[in-house]
Order: sequence, then C-alpha cells, then structure tokens
Amino acid sequence: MPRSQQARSGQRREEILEAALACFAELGYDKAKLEDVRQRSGASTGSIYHHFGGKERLAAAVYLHGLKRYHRGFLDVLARHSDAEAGIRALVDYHLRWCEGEPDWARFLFLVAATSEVRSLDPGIGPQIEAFSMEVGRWFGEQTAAGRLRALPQDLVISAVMGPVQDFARQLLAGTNTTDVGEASQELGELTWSAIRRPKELMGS
Amino acid sequence: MPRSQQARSGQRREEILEAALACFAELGYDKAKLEDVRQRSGASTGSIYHHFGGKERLAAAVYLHGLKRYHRGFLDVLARHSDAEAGIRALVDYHLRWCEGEPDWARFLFLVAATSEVRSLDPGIGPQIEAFSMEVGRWFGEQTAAGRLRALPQDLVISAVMGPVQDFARQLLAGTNTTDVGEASQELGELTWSAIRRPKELMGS
DNA sequence: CAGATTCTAGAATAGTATTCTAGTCACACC
DNA sequence: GGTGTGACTAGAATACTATTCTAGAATCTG
Repeated sequence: MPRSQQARSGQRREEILEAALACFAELGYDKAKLEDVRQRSGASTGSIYHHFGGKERLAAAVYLHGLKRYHRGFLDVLARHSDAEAGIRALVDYHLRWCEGEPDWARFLFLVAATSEVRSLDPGIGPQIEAFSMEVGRWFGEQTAAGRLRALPQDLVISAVMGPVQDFARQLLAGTNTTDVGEASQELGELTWSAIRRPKELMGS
Repeated sequence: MPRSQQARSGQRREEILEAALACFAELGYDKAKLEDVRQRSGASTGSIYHHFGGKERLAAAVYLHGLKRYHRGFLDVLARHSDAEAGIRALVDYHLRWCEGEPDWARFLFLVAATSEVRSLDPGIGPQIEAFSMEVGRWFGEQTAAGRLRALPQDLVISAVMGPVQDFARQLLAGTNTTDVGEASQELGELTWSAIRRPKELMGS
C-alpha cells in the first residue's frame, strides 16, 4: 500500500501533538479516545505509540508543550517590568489574555491537566517547572528585598498573586462567567496589588 | 447461596459511596477501577450500577456528597460572623483546615473533580451550587452594601477571597508545599483582607 | 547499493466499563 | 400463611478501548 511521503523529521510527531491537544481540549482527557487522535492526526496506532508510548504520556507531552508556551510569555512579562506594581498588573492581565486567546491550551493546562499527576509522566516537566520557579522567585525575591512587597514565603507570594486571576480564569474557561474580561483584568490587578504590596502602615520603616 | 442480610434502606448505597471516595482519593479517577470499589465495598457490579448507573455518575454522587459537607461548614462560618474582616479571615482558615482535616475529600473535590464536567452528571449538583452561591452572595452583598468591601461583581469577589487560599491548598494537597499551615492561614487571611476591603483612600466618602 | 535505524501500519490482545438475565429479599395485601 | 410486587443483588456475557506485537516501508549512512 503506497504512501506519498513519511518520516520527515518531527512532522508526524507534531501532527499527533496538535491533534491530541484539540481532542483533549474539546472532549476532556477520558472522553477523548485514542481513535479520535488517530483519525484527526492521520497517524496510525503504532505511530502514536512509537512517538509517545501511550495516552497518559501523550497527554503529558501536550502538557509540557503548552506549559513552555505559557511560561515563556510569563517570563517575558517579568523581564519587561522592573516596577513591582506594573509587573504584577501585567501578570494578571497576561494570564487572563492568554486564557482568552488560547482557550484550547488554557482549558487543557488549567482544567484538564491541573489535577492528575500528568506532571510526573514526562521527564521534561520537572526541570521545566523548576527552572520557571527559579526565575519567578528571583523577580519576586528582588522586589521583596527592595521592600516593595510583603515579606512572605515564596509559595504564598505566588498564591497571592496568581490565585485570584486563576480562579477567575477557570470560571471563564468553564463559561460560567459574566463579567467582561477587560474590566476583570483591571479590577483583579487592582486588588491583587493591594494584597501583595507592602502594607502602608509599614511604609518608610 | 444464603446471605445474612440485605437491602436495609440505604446501607449498600452508603457503603459504595464511602468505598468510592476512598478509591478515587487514593488512586485518582481513572486509576481507580470499578473492581476496586466493588471489592472495598463488598457490593456486586450489578448493585453499583443499580444505585449509581456508572462510574461517572458514581463520581458525581461522591462529589455532591462532599460538596454538601464543605458548603455546610462554609455557610456556618458566614453565619457566625457579621464582621467582614473576621468573616473573611475565618473563611480562609476554614478552607485550609478543611483540606488539612479531610484530605481525602479535599483531594477529590478540589483536585480530581475540579476539572471534569462531573458537575453536570448528578441532577442535585446544579441546585446545590445555586443555593450555595445565593447564600454566599447575600452575605457579601450585605457587606458590600454596608461599604466595608470593594464594590465588585460577585464572581470577582469570590475569586478574590477564595483564589489565594485555594491555590495554596492545592499545593498543600499535592504535597509540593513547605510553609506551615497555621502561618499560611494567618498570612493568607491578612493579604486577602487587604485585597478585598474597601480601599482606604475611599474610606469615609 | 547494503545495512541499519527510524518510523508506520494494522491486526491481535488484554483490561475494564457496561449491560443483561436470573434471581433474592422485604414488605403489603388478602 | 400465601402470594404478588418492586427494590435490590449477583455474576456471567458483552462491548469498548488502550496497549502490544509483528511485519514491513521509508530514510539515512557509508
């Protein structure tokens, strides 16, 4: 059975990855059958298993791919802002816009994969998160050291900054949400800054 | 084949529910086989299907059961506090303590089931959430009307209040977390209140 | 072109959710 | 006390889907 062309570098791999994202985002992890991915990508069962080794690890690969995109943009935002308040407002806005602009990716990263231990199934994920956390920690560490933010353990800082907007974005992605995104970004930036800025009563000490 | 006793009111149903929670919390939704639930509960396949109609709807029933417990405690907290600041700090503490005290339930509610559309598979879930939101909305509405909180759309208020602690609790349940829970409750309460209180520059207007 | 490697195909297999059939139990009614 | 009825249970039969396996094609290297 003749085929036109095959095996050009990572072509097939990419096709499968893309098809998998679409299926997972659209149907959810367990509703999406491997057969769906197979049909949408045009690949064969064997090919999928050759490249990824199974459904779970396929999901993990998709996750890592998306995570890198999200992280890259996130770090860009930090790099562009040395001012604490502007940086934090920009992060909130970034998260919201990303979810709005890439709903498939966002749905998969923050709704579908948030839960399970997808995180441990691709050896690239651990290092990716570690490197990201390091960078983020550096920015916040500097801001805190300069006395512009509350002095808090790093995990609390992240929860404080990203918690509200993540919660809101989840509602947004689930569609159970009425407020306009632009307004939400504005308000969430405002209140997030109020939460994390160095409290006024300590200013100047 | 003689059996000692059967069919006493909702006995079996409860046993299955309990076994299912344990399995889902321990293994995650897809790793947990119906066979596991069957063995742990002592029920038969047919019995499980008679009472719940399938794995998904079993998960939904577990979800609803846990949600009710969580909601009840949540509303109790609100009922016991008319002061805005005390109420919000208590809510933050409640969420954290609940996750700490009932890790199985919490893991299932906030990690396993948070994502999927479990929410739509049990006809009781919609009304439960609606009634809960109504109550919560009333409390926050009154506080806002009294000028003690920022004037914001309700979905933003909830994200602001519960976002940080939910994010932190998720880390806690995943075990990727170092900060002490008591300290976290204190700090999260503090910064959440800073976020949602009526900003000082408007006070007295 | 020969040999090696990577990749693809699709059938065969295995594991698991779901359905089906035949009951059993508790209870109401006569 | 019998008997009919509906809720409940059991476990085998079925259907679906992830995974494995074997053969072979495409591409690359020398």
